[in-house]
Amino acid sequence: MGRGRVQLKRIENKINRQVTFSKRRTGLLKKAHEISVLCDAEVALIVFSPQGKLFQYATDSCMEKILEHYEIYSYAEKQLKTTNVESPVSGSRIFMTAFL
Amino acid sequence: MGRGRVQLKRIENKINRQVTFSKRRTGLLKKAHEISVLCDAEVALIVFSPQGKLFQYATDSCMEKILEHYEIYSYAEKQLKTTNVESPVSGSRIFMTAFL
DNA sequence: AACTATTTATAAGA
DNA sequence: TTCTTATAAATAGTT
Repeated sequence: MGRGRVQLKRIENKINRQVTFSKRRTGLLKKAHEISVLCDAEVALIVFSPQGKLFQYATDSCMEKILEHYEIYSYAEKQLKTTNVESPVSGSRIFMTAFL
Repeated sequence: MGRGRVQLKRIENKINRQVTFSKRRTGLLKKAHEISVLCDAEVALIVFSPQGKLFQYATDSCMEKILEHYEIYSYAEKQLKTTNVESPVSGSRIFMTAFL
């Protein structure tokens, strides 16, 4: 986007890196908001700048709720995999699938 | 982008909403990856489709680490605000600022 | 799933 | 840092 193609590698010049970060951060947060509204999706976006400053977006400004949802989903997914590999007993799989 | 401007509101037609979600999700994950690499930023992106399916991106594939970073940062920020309002004692502010 | 007309994002420059 | 502009990239509507 813009005058010249983007090489997907770290921008070495610090000033350019900061300027690009500032511009793209704005764009990324906007896109996150758009997909959330247009598609009725639940989105959580966390960005730390190289200087350690936090920028964030969360659907309905409810970051913690989405992170909880994520943890529950991930945990359930992990359990499901474990169950499938280590103890393929019929009952447990049905339970975990329902949980997801 | 495309043939017609975007109205920032929920797409009512279910098929269109799903197609748009699929297209924009790809774009959003790509952008998240790009800013992470180009600008050396730490990014965590979590997206749940309206059907409840999870899509995610995390810098260095380390989602949990970034979420921990987020929790620590948020907690510290909250404590800092609380400290300023409720107990403006010199020592604590210096500590919390250093923590951030 | 591909195509393509347009819009949008943004790299470089002022 | 903010504005401008040329161009790349994303994507809405279509096939």
